[in-house]
Amino acid sequence: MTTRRAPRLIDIAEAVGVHVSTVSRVLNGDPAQSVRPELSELILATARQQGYRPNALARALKRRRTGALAFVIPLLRNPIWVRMQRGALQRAAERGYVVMIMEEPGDEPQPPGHYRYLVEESRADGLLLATALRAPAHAAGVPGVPHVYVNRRGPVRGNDVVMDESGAVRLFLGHVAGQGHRRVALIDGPAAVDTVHRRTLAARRICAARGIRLIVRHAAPTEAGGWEAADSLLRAGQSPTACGVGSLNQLFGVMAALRARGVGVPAAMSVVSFDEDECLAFLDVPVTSVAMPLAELGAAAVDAVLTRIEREPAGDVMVSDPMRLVPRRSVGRCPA
Amino acid sequence: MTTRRAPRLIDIAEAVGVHVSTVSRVLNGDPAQSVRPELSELILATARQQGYRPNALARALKRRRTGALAFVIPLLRNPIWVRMQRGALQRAAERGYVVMIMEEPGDEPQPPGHYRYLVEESRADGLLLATALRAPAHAAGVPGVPHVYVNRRGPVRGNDVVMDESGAVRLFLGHVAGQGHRRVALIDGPAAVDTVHRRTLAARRICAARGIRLIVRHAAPTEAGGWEAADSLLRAGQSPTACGVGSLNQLFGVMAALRARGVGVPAAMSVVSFDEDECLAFLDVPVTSVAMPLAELGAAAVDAVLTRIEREPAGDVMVSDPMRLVPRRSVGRCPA
DNA sequence: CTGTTAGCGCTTTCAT
DNA sequence: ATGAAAGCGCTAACAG
Repeated sequence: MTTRRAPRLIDIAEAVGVHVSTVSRVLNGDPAQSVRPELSELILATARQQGYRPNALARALKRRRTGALAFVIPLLRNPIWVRMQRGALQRAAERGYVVMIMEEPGDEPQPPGHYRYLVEESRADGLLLATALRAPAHAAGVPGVPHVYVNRRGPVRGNDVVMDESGAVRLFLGHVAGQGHRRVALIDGPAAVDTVHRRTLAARRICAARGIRLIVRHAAPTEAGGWEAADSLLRAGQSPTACGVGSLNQLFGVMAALRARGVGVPAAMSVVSFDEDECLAFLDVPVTSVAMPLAELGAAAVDAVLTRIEREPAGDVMVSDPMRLVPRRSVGRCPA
Repeated sequence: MTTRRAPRLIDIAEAVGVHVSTVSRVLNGDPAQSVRPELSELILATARQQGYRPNALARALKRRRTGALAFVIPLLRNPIWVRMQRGALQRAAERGYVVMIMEEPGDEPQPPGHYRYLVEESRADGLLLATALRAPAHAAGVPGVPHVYVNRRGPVRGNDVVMDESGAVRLFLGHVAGQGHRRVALIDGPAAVDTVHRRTLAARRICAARGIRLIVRHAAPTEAGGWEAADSLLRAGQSPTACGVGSLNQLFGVMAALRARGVGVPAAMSVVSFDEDECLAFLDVPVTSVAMPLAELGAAAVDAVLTRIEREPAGDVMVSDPMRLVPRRSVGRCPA
């Protein structure tokens, strides 16, 4: 593996017999000053022939812009993150940026400020943060660094890119209420997760308005967490007849607990997942879900950091792409 | 958000009243020449107080090393990648590198050479490739760029970091053979995926040696792929009594197909997954799996690119950390 | 139209 | 023990 030296601007300048700045102008398509077309052609051809690639380091050092974004995601197995990543990756590529995905190294999420070093060391121009919690340790934010919070709101308004969780909850409640359910549960992650917070708030408001009895259970965003929450619900004997579940991992636990206790789905309990995933269609009881515009969220987040990097005025954004209910077989009429 | 300028070496040099080179030496702990301890203290203190962070760009430009690695993973929902990522991230951090995770933008994997631009543009020092296929389009490799293939072998030997797939298959076959099974199926991804290739090869060899009848089915690495493969197996009427499944997503499809056809697990068919995941314990029939050392693979891959970046002699590596069979309830004795 | 010049922030000989 | 100077590869005024 002969790691040969990459061709530089000066190499192609010498080959053509002009100054580097001329080459730079041509290669950057500088519209200000024009270059003799034939020379331009020659430079372009030589660059191509030498396999020239601009050194991102040198360029970034000069331009004071790295052309990279850092996307910090929690260490969760939940597939929603890959969909968001995909949206972000694509939009960033369209806008000439690369995105480096940083995963939280441990199980305890670092406060968002932990990642400012990426910008301070000029490794990235801005931060996409999907890890903020509603917790004192996270209240400091990331002052002085271009950033947005993705799918979670930060400690203060102004840099949030989120989806319409309340709309998702309304979709869920409308669907089960339409089947006659009047006692409903929401099993979701820790209240410190902003997405969860907004879902529970919306659920309380909507249920109050529609005269639906609501029970909320917070649990770890894992299979075991879902199991415990569902189990405690059943033990408490307040048995709701329909239940929304915040994440795919919890859903597996919920379905297992219901199965273990002999609670039929949807005969005795209707279930809806707030994460859509292909695998839901293949479970022993295929599970109805609310599909959210995750790729669009990722793309919108990229747009949002970029406007901040470019120091243009910006505010919170709520992704308005449609979400939809994916009906499968886990929802039925309310038992008498 | 007042994006204030980051402190530079020269800022702290001026504050202390020394030359930048002195500050650089102190901050880098240069062992060659010594600096007056009190001065050293002062410099360190000032740097800390100013919140100095070295500009990775400038440093990299000078050192001709970026301190970054790019890890290219396929766009799959399979959770094995997050485990590998975790291992890689941690090891890289220990060794002073950051890793940027690149996900394939589309569904068709790019040939590995597509990513050489990351090194050529000095965005990364080396490549971790988890996307190579056994296909003519991928045969070119990535000459001239430090790289390793992770969990897949490249077009030529010498840069591969893999796990003992053959050992995993042996674990599976030993387990089911121990339960009396003599007709076994392997449902796995496309043969162009090297991991799949090695598993099928091992399965054929071991089955031949042990007098086990083997049927192999290749399918898309998705729920639907698993469904079709299992279904075609049942339709063909050659009904094996045990079956290994290459990926978690396929597994959902396989279980669904078996359920749909009324084939009891494990009564009529024993099933083993080659991906371990927590959710397996919560399925209607908890599924036995082979757990592989994925985090160790990620870490080993980082070590491997780094030796290549440092131009030290290096060869293929097989991660030797133990794998284990996780027994659950999807394997039973061979029916009479 | 094209060349000259001056850095971006840092490391690293080479002097002193 | 510390300073001076050169330069990594590129861009962007400013000249001519």
